[in-house]
Amino acid sequence: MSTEPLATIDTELDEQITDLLRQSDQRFTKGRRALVEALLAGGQPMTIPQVLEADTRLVQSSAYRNLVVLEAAGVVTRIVTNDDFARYELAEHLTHHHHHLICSSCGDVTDFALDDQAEAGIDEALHKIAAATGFTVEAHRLDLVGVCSDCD
Amino acid sequence: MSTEPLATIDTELDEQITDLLRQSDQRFTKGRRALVEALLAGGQPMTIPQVLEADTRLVQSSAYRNLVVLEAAGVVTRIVTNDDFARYELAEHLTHHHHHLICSSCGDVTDFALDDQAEAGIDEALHKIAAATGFTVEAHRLDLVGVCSDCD
DNA sequence: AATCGGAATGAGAATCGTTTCCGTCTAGCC
DNA sequence: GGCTAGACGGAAACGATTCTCATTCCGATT
Repeated sequence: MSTEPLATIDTELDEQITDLLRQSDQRFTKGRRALVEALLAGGQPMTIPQVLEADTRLVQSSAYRNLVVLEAAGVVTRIVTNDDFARYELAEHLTHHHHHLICSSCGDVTDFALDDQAEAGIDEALHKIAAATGFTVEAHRLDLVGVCSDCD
Repeated sequence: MSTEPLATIDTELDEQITDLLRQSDQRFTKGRRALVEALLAGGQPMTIPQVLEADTRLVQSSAYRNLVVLEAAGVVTRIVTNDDFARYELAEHLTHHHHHLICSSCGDVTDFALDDQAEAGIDEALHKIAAATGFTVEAHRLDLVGVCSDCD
């Protein structure tokens, strides 16, 4: 578990992740670092097979286990679509708030962002709902489902 | 596969579903009718175990198979959350456009609707994105993730 | 720098929701 | 009433994910 990384984790990000893990009594080990590097290099939500292929030094069982750890620590987010594989990406607070374009044909997921005004409007509407239902909101998820240009 | 239905499918809905199925060369059989009745009675997205429990005449393998058929025909929608079970509900065009409150603790899903103004705002923002990315939009999905009042 | 303790790892087996198979039954049609 | 394609029920197969456990690594301590 060493040699050339797929992407470079800069000092700030490294500290943030180390910190998040430490809060869950977990270490930022080489295997976990390699996972984050793969996700960083991928630049979009990846399935476990994709992650394993991106860095062949990774072992399947450890990758599954570590992604669970990283998710619990808030380092990565798990995205489930309708296809068979779960996908992971770096958590929003390590990158930026965004949404997903989900292709209903190939299952691929791409990120996109909304302008601030639209985002504020959604937030406002959602808070009203939350208040009315006694639901404690952790996050909102806005996905676009359709057919990507590749599948079209 | 007969006797007392859990809910009544009115004539209009019956025709709509029969029609949708016919477009996929499928029949609206008793087993499929029982599934729709169970979902109708449930009033919110249900897992397969819940559906089977709601109507014990239903058989697991047939339920799975028929839900696939019903989804392909556009009669029901499959919802995947982070818990272990897939959920199904009647398709939006048979009911009305709505969104989901997903409890991250128990996995339960409840429906809610947004006021027209908020909905229009989202639609507009989304169409801009779609146009910019060459993505053919089929639907949008706005979910609230949090903790429901039961789990709180 | 050697040692010790606990956490992380790797390889495989086990789990369990879901899908598929296959023989039987049914509904619709002549 | 028979015929046939499609639907059904029961059980076996599948596959993404999780678990097990022996081994290895890490970091703190002396």
